[in-house]
Amino acid sequence: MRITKGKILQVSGTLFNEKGLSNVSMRTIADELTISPGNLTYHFRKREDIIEALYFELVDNMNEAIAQAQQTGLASIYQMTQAINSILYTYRFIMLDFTTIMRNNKKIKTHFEKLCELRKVQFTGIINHLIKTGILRQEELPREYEFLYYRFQLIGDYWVSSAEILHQKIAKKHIELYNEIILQSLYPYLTKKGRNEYHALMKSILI
Amino acid sequence: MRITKGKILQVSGTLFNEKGLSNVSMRTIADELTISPGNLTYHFRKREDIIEALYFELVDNMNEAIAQAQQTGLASIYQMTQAINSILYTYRFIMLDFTTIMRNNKKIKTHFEKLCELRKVQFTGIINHLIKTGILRQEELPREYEFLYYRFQLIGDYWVSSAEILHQKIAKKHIELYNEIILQSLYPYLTKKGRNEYHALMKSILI
DNA sequence: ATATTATTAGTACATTTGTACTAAATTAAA
DNA sequence: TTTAATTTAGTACAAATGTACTAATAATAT
Repeated sequence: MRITKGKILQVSGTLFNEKGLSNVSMRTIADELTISPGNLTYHFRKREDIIEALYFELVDNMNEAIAQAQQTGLASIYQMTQAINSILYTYRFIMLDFTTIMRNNKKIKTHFEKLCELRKVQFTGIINHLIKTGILRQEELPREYEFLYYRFQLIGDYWVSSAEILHQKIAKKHIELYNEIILQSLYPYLTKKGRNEYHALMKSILI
Repeated sequence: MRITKGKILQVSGTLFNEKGLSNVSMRTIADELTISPGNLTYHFRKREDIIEALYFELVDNMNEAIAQAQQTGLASIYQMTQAINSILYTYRFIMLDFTTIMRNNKKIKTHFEKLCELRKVQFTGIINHLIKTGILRQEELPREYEFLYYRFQLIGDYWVSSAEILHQKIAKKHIELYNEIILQSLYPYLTKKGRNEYHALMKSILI
């Protein structure tokens, strides 16, 4: 059976997730696929090319998820958080070596920087909308929601790593936990109306 | 001049911070110290021993800082945050490879796990005290302050990495920024009394 | 059927790494 | 001063890694 780029990426991703990025060499991947190293380098000349391809898979999945989640209010935030965290879990090896990858791969780093700018704008838009609709209170401190965003982003980028360390090994069940940890950080900024919506949302999720 | 363990650790730390953990080999360190590799391995038989020693330096510094900061209320939290973040910056190479180190070094991992338990108890104590003294509001959600702690911890463990990625390279000036980002996450849980104390604290810092 | 292209296996090379080992040199002890 | 211990330099080794190269095989096109 002929090997495909897709199959290589799929197996590589699984291996990276299981063993950790640095413990998977080109030979490891070739062995798992029962193909020769020569064959592997024919499809991906460099190991970094595999990592890049998987990173952009992640990004594609993310964009799709964000595009789909077009609800309003808190529900949309919840839905996005959930979708994003699931994807981050799927590509958890990237998140577990996030800092290393960003430091060593300029192509990925450059792309990620632009992504951050976009995300910040999107976040600001949502926040402003929530304020207008009386769900979120006004800012009381300088840069208050800007800093909230930084915390959101930081937790988004690193909850997988944190979970891996805190709970021996990260598992699927942790996604829900961190969904809630992230979502709760919004709660104390909500107005009375917002809190009611929050509680309603929580009830609807439990069902 | 005779080489000392202290000198080796100091130079290793600087190199690790500048070049990143994975880009500093035993030979790099020996070269920088203008000693032979043989001499270096005489003082530290394994590269991992150097990393461990530096980790425990960090821990010692941390414990000392926490022991000293015995104020009350929000001021104590601010003081501790500030001290801890400064130390984390000093040993930033550890934070930049935090996940990798925790995954690969069992000794450090085991120690860190115990440290986490202790920190959580300390945090819970402070929170309860702040509630009693009417500075922090009661919990409104299940596990609300537990989750706040997880966010605190996560940001504490990874703000260095995040700053490194977001701002090309982490610098001393970022410490203040993240002090505030962390401290602000407490703000919306404060009572009226607590918020007054918060504003007073902020004014006193600006001076 | 033949020619061309794509795919595969196998191997080889250069580099790097941690660290073990030996012998010399230096320092401390008697 | 002689002996013992400590420290140093230099080297060597084994393992792993990314990836380039060559020749074979298989697939496709003409």
